[in-house]
Amino acid sequence: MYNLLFLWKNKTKKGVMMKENKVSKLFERFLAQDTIFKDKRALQVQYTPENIPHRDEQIEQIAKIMAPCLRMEKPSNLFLYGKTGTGKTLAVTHTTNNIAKIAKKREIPLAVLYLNCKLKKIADTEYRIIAQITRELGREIPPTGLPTDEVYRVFFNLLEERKQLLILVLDEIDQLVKKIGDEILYNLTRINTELKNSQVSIIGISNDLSFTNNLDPRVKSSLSEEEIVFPPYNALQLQDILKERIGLAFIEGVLEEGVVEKCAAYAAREHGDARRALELMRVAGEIAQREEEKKIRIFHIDKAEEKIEKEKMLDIILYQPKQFQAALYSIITLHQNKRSDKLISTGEIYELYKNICGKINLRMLTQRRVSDIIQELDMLGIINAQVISKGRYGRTREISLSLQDNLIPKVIEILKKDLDI
DNA sequence: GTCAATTCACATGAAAGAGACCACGGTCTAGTG
DNA sequence: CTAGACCGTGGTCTCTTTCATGTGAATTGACGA
Repeated sequence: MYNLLFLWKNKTKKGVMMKENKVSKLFERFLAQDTIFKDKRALQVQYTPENIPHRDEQIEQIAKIMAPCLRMEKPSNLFLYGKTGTGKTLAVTHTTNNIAKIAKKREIPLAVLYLNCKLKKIADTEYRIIAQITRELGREIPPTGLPTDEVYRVFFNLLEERKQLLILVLDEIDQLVKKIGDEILYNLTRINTELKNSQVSIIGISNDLSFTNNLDPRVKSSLSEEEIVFPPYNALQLQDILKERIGLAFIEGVLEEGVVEKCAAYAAREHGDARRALELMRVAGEIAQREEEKKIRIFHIDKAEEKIEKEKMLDIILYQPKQFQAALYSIITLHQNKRSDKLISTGEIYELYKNICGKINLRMLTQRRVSDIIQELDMLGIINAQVISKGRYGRTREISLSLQDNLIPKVIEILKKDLDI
């Protein structure tokens, strides 16, 4: 896409005829080129494969726990732990899909709802979650305007009149609780005692293993009646997964020797994240294709790794609010000015930030807020901030930039453009 | 030299406000028969 | 008489501000050896 745009910009200057010829040639060449992909979807995140290697045990456990719902008995609430890309979501959707299929065949009134709590604007507050669930059950709820208990009531009545079993899958539930507390979980677990005709069973999925520790004990005990831990994949298991998907995604024989191994090794280094392995493979394939190579070579994996890192970072920065960008800009400026490895303090950043706000006509925030913004930038992995005490000379965050050096000019460019400097 | 008190420069928490968005019900207005 | 415009009230949500409290070690200064 980027290349195309670039081409277009150049050609418009020289004349329309030229442009048409060049571009259409490019497209024709694109079509004539042998593609190395058979079905790219197999490498995408949403893809649900038939076969899930190395997760039989977990799937079986989930299935056993869920099975009672086919007899209209409420299954235990279930809790799944595991790092990102360990197949939690996949295992759950796989089993719930099967259950739903059987339930449909036998005409058992069972509904499975999957909700990712991290999705902004959809399921990241109590109101939105209940509203979303109710919507999925087929009753329209306005996005705002109603009191939360009103939505609860609608949800409650709907369930009661439907007389059905509801399995509620809450993905990334730790994020939710971190943000709005565990009240909603308490309400959801308690709702069973009030429902006469229906039952709700909750499957919580969390990336954070220590997550239940900060839960209200009542919620904790009722929510995690059953727990399953998903261990990270090791490199060999990742290879199996990759091979399986590669067979679907690529035409046979386009992979150079050792590519799979390298890809798996890279992903295994990052706590065995299968999602990452697949992404790496896909991007490597795209790069190879763009370079009009007939094979994916090992160095394509390296390139893909670099590209993913870079684009992720730039994307994050690009979509930050102006205030964040202003704060980041002052951090980068300070970083550049210092040159030596001196660390930057909150006070310095705030001073420069005020300055910049004045220049570009941006509303100035209080130090309290900027302090939070710095912390959030840290969470995003753009900077590295550590609280330290310098004794008599107070207490601050010591901040350093954790962007790769070759990214910095690009970031500055983006920030300047966005902030109009 | 030792030890507790002090002090700095913020960090961190809690609560509340501003402003955007929205639903709902009541009132007003203009068009219709 | 009725449909639609318009308004006020009350709700959520996000981003901020305000006020209050917390923190950890360098420094200070009193004290005793």
